[in-house]
Amino acid sequence: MLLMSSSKDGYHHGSLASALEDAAMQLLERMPATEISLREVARAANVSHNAPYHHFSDRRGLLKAIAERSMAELLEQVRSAGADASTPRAVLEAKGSAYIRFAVERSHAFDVIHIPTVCVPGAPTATMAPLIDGLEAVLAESAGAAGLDRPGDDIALWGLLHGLGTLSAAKHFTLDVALTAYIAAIDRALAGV
Amino acid sequence: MLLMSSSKDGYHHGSLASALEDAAMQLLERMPATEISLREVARAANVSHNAPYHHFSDRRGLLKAIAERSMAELLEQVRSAGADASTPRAVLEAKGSAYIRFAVERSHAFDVIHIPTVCVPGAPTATMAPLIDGLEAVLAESAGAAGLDRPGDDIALWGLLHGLGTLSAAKHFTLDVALTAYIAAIDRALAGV
DNA sequence: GTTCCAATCTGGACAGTGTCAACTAGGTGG
DNA sequence: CCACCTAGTTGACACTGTCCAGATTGGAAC
Repeated sequence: MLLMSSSKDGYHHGSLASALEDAAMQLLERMPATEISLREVARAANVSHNAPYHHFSDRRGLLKAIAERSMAELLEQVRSAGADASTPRAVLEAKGSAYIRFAVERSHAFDVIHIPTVCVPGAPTATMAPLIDGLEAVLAESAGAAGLDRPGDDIALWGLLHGLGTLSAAKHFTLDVALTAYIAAIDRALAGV
Repeated sequence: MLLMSSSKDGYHHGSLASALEDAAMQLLERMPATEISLREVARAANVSHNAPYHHFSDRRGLLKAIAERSMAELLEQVRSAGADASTPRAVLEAKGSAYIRFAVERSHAFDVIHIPTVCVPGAPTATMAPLIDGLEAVLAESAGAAGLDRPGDDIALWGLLHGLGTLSAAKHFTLDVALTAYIAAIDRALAGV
């Protein structure tokens, strides 16, 4: 067979795994991950309610996969942000803003990354681990370049971004307020450098 | 009747609502709120699977109630923390540490407060609203007293605590690391004051 | 004290879910 | 050609949230 994944509606789908992930990611735009039903995803992909079990161990398996996808997207957003910035501080502001923005605008995708029953605490997937490391590294590197290089600075930065993003996504304040508070905090932290 | 809520196993329970909340809070110690089943709570309270509907509109109703309880406990922890501290800065450190500690040690209780489908975004319960306001106020007041009184400082503090607590609860780093990073961040923020 | 009511609790029913088991279609290697 | 494996199927089971109709009660009105 020349094209194994192009069959339109044959008995063998060819790439059901990614098709299911696609469908789940689309559902994730409209509802939180905890409410996504495996059968609903299967329906959206036009397969029987049991087909997913040949590609994912169980419901959590699928959620894990879309958590990895979401994390990859977040990392990509943060990585690419600030590419046109001229100073290390502008880069830091841009990357942090991208993090917060992602948390608010893609809140369900952001949340699924941190569901403890999905991404098992302290034992990340082989795919997830480097993504987390990458995110930590990119934040720490930007912070360090801007002068926030004391021990704990990287952790505090991550915490600040994560908290502002989460609280803003929960509508405790608007995205603008969060972004402004972030910039102000950077301002304060760098005042003494 | 002299004691209306002391009936051991009568047909009428007397205070089923709070008994159900008690049971739910207990389950919350061992599993996240999203996995708590209404029937399981009813079973734990020794009533039929339908009894809860006479006290809560639906599953979300019960979750809302335990979210309010959790928030009240968090507020109490933060309020009472630092009572023996001598300087405004020590108070700020104590209250912030209490917030982070609650997020880690009572992670499910902490999480249920912020489930968007439970505590409807922007439209908090009549019971929840003053609790949120109280928490914001107590944090802002402590921050202000310690010298963090510029616009955005209170928001940033809340975000920092929330993020460090959440990430630490998700085992991205330990509680000690989070607390240390928090103290260091306060240190940095107050250096220029 | 009897009667009646509204609140409370019970059981049964229904659709929907996750998951297991058994079955079938279709391509692959011998 | 046949045996086999993978990816899909239907069927079943226990569980869930929620609606409905009935049973039980405590207390209020008379």
